[in-house]
Amino acid sequence: MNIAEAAKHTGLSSKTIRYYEKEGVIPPAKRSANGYRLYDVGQLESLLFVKRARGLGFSLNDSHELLLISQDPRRTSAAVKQKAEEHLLKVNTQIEQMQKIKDVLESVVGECLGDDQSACPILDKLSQG
Amino acid sequence: MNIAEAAKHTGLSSKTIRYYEKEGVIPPAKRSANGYRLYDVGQLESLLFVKRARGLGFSLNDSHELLLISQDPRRTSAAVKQKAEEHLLKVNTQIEQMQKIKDVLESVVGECLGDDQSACPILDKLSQG
DNA sequence: ATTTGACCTTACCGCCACTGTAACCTTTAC
DNA sequence: GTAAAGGTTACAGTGGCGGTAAGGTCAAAT
Repeated sequence: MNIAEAAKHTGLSSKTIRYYEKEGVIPPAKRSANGYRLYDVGQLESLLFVKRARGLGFSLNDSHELLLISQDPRRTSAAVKQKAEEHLLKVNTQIEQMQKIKDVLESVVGECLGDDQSACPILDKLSQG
Repeated sequence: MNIAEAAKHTGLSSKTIRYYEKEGVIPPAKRSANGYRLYDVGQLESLLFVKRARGLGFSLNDSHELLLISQDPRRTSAAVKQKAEEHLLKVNTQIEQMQKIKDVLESVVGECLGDDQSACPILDKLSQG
């Protein structure tokens, strides 16, 4: 299967698949006589694994490590859980930050008349902290 | 006031201040005879304005536009409110996405025993969607 | 047989908002 | 005199790709 077909099956772009290979996230694909990359079902599964990890917000590096762990028969679920919990902490921190931003924005947007006058609580907030 | 002092007063780094000037977010600072940048209170206020806008998650470009609007005596609060509401929509979308990620992560982390066995619901999730 | 169009390849730039580093100049303190 | 602590510019790197260029290959239509 060529890269475009692998892209269709995974929902990744061809560029992304090449990028993952270049970055060492997935091993280099075999090549056909003309130099085209060839993919089999195993490669597709790795690509989908990485795609799902990325979809959960893991960095590409973490996704790579998780893939390696998943392929290690001597892995422990403790190692995986630790990575997931670390990531979850970051996610929670980000959500809290975004939530604070959201609250402030909703507050000042709610106070702003949004008319043709220059007075504006939003700008007041940005000007005076 | 030199750039390091402006940095102290604003909480920005000297590098960031230079970057904002280079990107046209703030007008070029005056220079002393030796070529050092000089800042006055007005520049500090602009820098703080941009810092606060960035702190609310506005892009640097949006922060710049908001600064220009804030300095325009013929501005309307409607223009500001529109930008803030657009940004708020993006923030809400991001929070929702992060919340979904958080829910999934908490679910699989909660199911994972985290022991020395290889069985792992987290990897199952990544392998099977 | 040729040409068109859709693939494939590599290689490089751009994005965003900085941070780090290098190489060099100026000021200040001892 | 000299060393530390500031300043200057310019360029590379970050993450995770997307866009584009310049070219090779292949299948089908003419």
